[in-house]
Amino acid sequence: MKDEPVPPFIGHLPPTEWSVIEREAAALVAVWGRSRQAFATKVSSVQLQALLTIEQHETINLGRLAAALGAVPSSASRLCDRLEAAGLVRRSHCEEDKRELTLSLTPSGRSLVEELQQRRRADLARVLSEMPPAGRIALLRGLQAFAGAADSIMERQAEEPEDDWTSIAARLLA
Amino acid sequence: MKDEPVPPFIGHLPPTEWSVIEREAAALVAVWGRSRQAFATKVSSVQLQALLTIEQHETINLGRLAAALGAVPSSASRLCDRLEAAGLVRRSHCEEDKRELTLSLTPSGRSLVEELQQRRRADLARVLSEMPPAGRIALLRGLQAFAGAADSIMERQAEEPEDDWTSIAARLLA
DNA sequence: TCCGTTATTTGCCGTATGACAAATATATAG
DNA sequence: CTATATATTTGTCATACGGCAAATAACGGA
Repeated sequence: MKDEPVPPFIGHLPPTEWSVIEREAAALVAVWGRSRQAFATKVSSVQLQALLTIEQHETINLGRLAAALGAVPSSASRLCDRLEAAGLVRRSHCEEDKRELTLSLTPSGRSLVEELQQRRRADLARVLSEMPPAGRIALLRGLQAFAGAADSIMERQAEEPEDDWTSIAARLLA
Repeated sequence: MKDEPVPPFIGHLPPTEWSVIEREAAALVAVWGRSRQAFATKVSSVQLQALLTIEQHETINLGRLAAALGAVPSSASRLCDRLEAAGLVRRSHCEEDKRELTLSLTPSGRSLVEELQQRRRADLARVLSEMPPAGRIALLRGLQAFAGAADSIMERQAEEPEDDWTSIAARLLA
C-alpha cells in the first residue's frame, strides 16, 4: 500500500494509481448519468436544469434562475413560458416585491424530478447490490475522502458557495 | 464494519450505507463533469457528443453516427455540415462502399477532445492530491469493485456491447 | 409626487436541432 | 442489365434557445 506524500506537480503526470482511478470512475459517472436519458423525450436539457434549479431553491425568482442557467432574463422568461405551458412550473407574484416572480414546481414538475432521482437511486442500488460488501465499504470511504477534498478546494475558491455538490452534479447531467 | 449479504429488494429501501454512497458520489460526478463547461462556448452538447463518438470509433459512417446520437441520418448530416464548417470533422469517401462516408476528426477536432480530457484529468488530479493516501486507495478499490459490478450487469443485458463505460460517461456529460 | 432603478415581458432576429419526404449515387440480387 | 435496397444529401418545416432593445410594472428615494 503506497503512501507517498502529495506531490508538488498538481495535475501533471499523476501517479499511475490516479489514472486508474480516473478510468474506473467512468463507470460510476455513467451509471449516475444514465437515468437522465429516460427523460430525454419529456424535457430538454435546459428545461431539466431549470426544473432542478427551481427544486433546489424551493422557490426562486426569474433573475436568479437566469443567472443560475447562465442566461439573460429574457431567455429564462421564454423558458418558463414553455415549462408553464407544459404544466411543470408555476409563476406566482411575489408578495413583498410585486415586480418579482415566485417560480415553483407544480406537483407534476415535482414528480418528474422525483422520478428522475428515484431512477438514479435504483440504478445505483442495482450496481451496489452486486458489489462485495468490502467493495461498498471501500467505495464509501473513498468517496467520503474525495468529497471532503473537493469541499476544501471549493471553500478555498468560494465565490458563491450556495451550491452543494449534489445540485452541481444534478445539473451537470441535466 | 457491516457485512450484510445482498438483499433481495433491489432498488428499494437501500441500506443506509447506500444512500450515503449516493450522496457522496455527487462530488465525483460534479468534478468529472465540470470540465465540459469550459467548452460550452466552443461546441454545443450535441456537437461534442458527435466529436466524442467519432473519436471513440476512430472512423465512422454517417448512419452509425446518427444511430449513436439517437437521430435520423438527415439530422446527423446537417450536424456534420456544421462540424465540418467549424473545421472539426472531415468527410471522406469510403473506398469499399462509395455510398458511405468516412467521418474522422481533423487535428483541430482531435485537439479539442484532448483538451477536454486533459482538463478533466487535471481537475480530478487536483482533488486526488488533496486526499489522504488511504482515501485514494479506498476510492480505487471501491471504484474497481463498482466498475466490476457494473460490467457484469452490462454483460447480462448486453445488446450491443460496443461501448465501454468510459465512452458512455464521456458522452453523457457532453 | 416625480424620477431613476429594478424585475419581467415582449418583439424581433438568428442559429441549432430534429423530422419527413424526395432526390441522388452506389451496391447488389436476380 | 434491371430492379431493388442502402447511404447520404437536400428541401422544407417546426421548435427550442439565445441575445438585444423596447415596453411595462413596481419599488424607493428625493
